[in-house]
Amino acid sequence: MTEVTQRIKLGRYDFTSIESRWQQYWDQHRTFRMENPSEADACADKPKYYILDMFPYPSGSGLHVGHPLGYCATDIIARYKRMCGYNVLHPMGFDSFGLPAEQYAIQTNVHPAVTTKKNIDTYRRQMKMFGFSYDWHREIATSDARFYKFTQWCFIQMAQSWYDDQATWTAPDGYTIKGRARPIAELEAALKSGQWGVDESLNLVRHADDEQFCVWGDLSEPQQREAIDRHRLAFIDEIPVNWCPALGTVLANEEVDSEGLSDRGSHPVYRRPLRQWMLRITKYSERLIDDLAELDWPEPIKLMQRNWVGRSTGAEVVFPLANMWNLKDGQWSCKDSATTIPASLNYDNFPHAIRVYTTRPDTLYGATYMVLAPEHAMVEQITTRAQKQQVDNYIKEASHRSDLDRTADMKEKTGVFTGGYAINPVTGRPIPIWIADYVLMGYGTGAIMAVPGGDSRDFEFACTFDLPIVPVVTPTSEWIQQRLTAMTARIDQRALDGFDDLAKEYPQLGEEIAKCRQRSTGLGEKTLSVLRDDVGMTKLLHHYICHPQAWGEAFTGEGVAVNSPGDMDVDGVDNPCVLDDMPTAEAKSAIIEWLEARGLGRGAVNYKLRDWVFSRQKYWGEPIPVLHGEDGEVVAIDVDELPLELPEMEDFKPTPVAGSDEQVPTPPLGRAKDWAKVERNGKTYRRDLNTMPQWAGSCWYYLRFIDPDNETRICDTDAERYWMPVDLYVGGAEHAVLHLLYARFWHKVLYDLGYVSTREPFKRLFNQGMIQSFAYRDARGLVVGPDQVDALAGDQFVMKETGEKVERIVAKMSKGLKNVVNPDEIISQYGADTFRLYEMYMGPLDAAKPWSTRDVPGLHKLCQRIWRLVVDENTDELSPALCEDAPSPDALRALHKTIKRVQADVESLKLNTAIAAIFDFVNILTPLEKRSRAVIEPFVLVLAPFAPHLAEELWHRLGHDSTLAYEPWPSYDEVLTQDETVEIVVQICGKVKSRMMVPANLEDEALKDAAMADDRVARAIEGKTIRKVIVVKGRLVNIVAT
RNA sequence: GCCGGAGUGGCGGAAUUGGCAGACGCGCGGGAUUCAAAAUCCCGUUCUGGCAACAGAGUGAGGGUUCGAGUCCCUCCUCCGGCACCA
Repeated sequence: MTEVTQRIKLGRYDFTSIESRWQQYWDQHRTFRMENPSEADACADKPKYYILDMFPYPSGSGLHVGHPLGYCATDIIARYKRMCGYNVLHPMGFDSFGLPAEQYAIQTNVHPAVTTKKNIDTYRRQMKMFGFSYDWHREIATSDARFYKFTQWCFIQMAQSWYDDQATWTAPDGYTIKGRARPIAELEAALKSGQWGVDESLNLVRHADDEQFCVWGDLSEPQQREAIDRHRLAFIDEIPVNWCPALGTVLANEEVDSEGLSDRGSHPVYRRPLRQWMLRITKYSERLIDDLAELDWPEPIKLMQRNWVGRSTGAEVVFPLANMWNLKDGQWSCKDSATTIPASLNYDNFPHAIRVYTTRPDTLYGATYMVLAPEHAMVEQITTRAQKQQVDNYIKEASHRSDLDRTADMKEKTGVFTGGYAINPVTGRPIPIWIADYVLMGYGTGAIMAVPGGDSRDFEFACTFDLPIVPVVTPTSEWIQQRLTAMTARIDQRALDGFDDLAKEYPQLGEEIAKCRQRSTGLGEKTLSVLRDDVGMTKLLHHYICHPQAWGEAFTGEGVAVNSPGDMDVDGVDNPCVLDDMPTAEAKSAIIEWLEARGLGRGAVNYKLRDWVFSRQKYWGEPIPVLHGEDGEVVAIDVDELPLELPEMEDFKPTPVAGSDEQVPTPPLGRAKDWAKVERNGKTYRRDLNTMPQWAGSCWYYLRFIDPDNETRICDTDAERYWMPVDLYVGGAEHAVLHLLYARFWHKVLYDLGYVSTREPFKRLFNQGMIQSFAYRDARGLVVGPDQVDALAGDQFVMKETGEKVERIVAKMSKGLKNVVNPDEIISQYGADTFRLYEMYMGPLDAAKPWSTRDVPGLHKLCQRIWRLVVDENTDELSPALCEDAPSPDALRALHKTIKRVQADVESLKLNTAIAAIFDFVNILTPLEKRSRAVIEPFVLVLAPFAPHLAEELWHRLGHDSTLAYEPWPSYDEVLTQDETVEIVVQICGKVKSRMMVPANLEDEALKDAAMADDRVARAIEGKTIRKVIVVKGRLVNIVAT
């Protein structure tokens, strides 16, 4: 080996030793330990910044390169904020309860606690390898009893509270809120004292003079218990779930295939109601929507949450059953003498009737049939003997289909006539009642009034089953225009038929239609244009109203009411509600008023959001801390008894139930007989055998990070007040709705009960994109992994074995495709700093983008070039180019521009362009013969958040004794970021014709004159008239000349 | 199906939010250095035509608004995320 190569080795960028040295330094010096304000070392007067990652589920395969994307970003922000003088809370933990660990345990018979611990150790080791500045003293795991003690505590809070939607209260910050979770004891007291009571159906009645008021003391003990229990935020209800008897368990939707069979073992799965713990998230619908306004979240995510909660306004309407009721002169009389009819009928008490919710009460006259969900409680009562067999078959079939499946499959609507009829309350006419699976039990009342003339799903259904279609809203002419275009495009022969009667009045159209029939083509755009005048439009509108089927689609927008009741007969209805010629909004309020006056309905607000099914029949989760008495009593265990630990078990399998879909599952905890049986005050109780869903721990973990060792409270009050809310929360967009909505809900409950000080947990949210990976597709469309493919020059790819050409595509990383990239390999080859820089440089943080190992060396080169800016590779000493002289104006300008760009980009999380700015700086500095310390030192600080190991090492070599983690972020001088001259583009009619350098501050007039004086411009406008000159200062001059 | 998002060179992407399309990186081509290679440094690189000056085209497709559109509006196509028991 020659002398030269040895010397090169001496001072090269040795990332391995640099990175391990600085990671050790940070550990030993507790560099990133953050104390709470009450603790000795804390500086409580500094501003705080709480930056949080969505904590990972520690899976068996370890971190893949997708995980650290968000962690790198938050680490950069955390380090940047520390340098800006903030107290930074930047913790990490593990969401360690969950299904995969349990399934792995069932397969291998290794206890999930064992595999979970192993996986967490791997994750922690990998995360430390990246040099993240987490405060590891605050690490938590949701499966740790010290943690889930308080998950259970939260559950008990919800079981012991009720939602008072009448409570209007002022929060400590002066904000007025309607509705509040209150201790259940307050409700109990109000009922016991007689201040409040209940009605016959045990609904709360707040005024003693209400005719429905029942005296509390007159109720039986179970009735009293029921009246209180039904108000709890955590309650038990019967809810349809995917019950698989052969596996003895309830399956997740994703574990059931489209045929209604289980993924594991292909056993039949039934949709069947089961008693489940529920959380009353629906009570918070309004607040979950309203409070989004104050959050700095991506607008699309807010929109998704709003849509998920799905607030709509409309009306609830009663449709009396035709076989039970007569309607004459506006008077309803019941055919069944045994039925007691309330003195004043209203939506709630109308007997023998179907209740529906509609967002379009204005289309009530167009309701020509009704549809019930197959699970609707009234199906049995309504179905006639003749239809029973068909109806039963259909219900059975539907029970195999998931909600998604039922609404997703739009190819063909299915349904069955029940034989029953209801009376449309405005027309007085009987309309048939069907059942169909496109109506879901979970939304509204599980029944709809079908308006095929105004709803696309009802329209398709009516077309399929030949039910009457009555348009009740006149379409807009835009819609007619659009339909005409769409229909010609589709060459719809049925649409042609519908135009025959129009053709009588437009001979030209008639000829054209005949030609189209001959040629089997659609109507030509030109021909249709004869209809697009005012007369034609009127004819077309009329035509749609008479022949909606011909148009292939219903008009579902807002417009002017028609056929309501105008030209319709109204049977038996006294004083029909005339909506004709009213715009939709007006028609809505008119019909609601009419319905309310007659006790047939009322205005209503509805939400798509459903209450949260909270129990799981699984082992690896938080046990639900509740005891069941023999008499049906349900009591939460005492808070002092928490945590209620999971019993040690050897077999976590559920108990299969042979050949029956009737039995109730026995969750794995049912096998822990000793654990499940409990004595309290001489009574025997059984523990609840369910566990909580994985969401539970993630609903509040951000609070635990604040005070992870607190044994008496979820966290210390003062610390909570100091750190909350989370200033920046970063995680995958796949959590856009569920996790974030559930966590917001828990937070609001805790807020109402006074345990937290902010209305919302996460002030700013950022969703990082997914890292994908390359895969390849062969000629048959089969996707193969990179391990089977060779790359040729010029981005050609062939199969290793056959040489067959394949096309490169972007796919999700998956074990099956063998395109998962392991960060350990990348780090050992290039180092953590290179890895961090590469991931941040790949593209915008929120975009999905493919991992390309080929591009990694580019960032490694950047690290080496930065290294050489400071260190002489031959001597391992400081570079001789480094000097103490004042910097050159160019270098100084480059530095100040870089600080400004990086700072702005970091604050807006545009880390890819921040690194581009660093590249630019290095490109400018590299060729300089002298590099002033006054430029290099601030640059090293700018680099520090991105490549912390490299920056620390350079900082150290530049003569500093301690870490740069708390050095102040360098400031820039705005003047030094501006160029003195700028290039201006001169356009003629929007085309660039010339460029010129001018002083940056040149005024508009002078710019214009300069442009006119330009040779090429003068030539281009010669002989033309100048119509207009547009001057954009500092950018361009556009001359419009003809 | 419903809700949300995205389509820009050979590749990843940039574009001050209506003002020079392609910053920066990868790859590729050329040069310097070297006995040679690696590494490093410099130059070039959207496409088409042309030796060149230059001309024309160009941001998924089609249409529109505007002096000016990757950016705004309408229609369509493709891909990605979520759809409540994966997390």
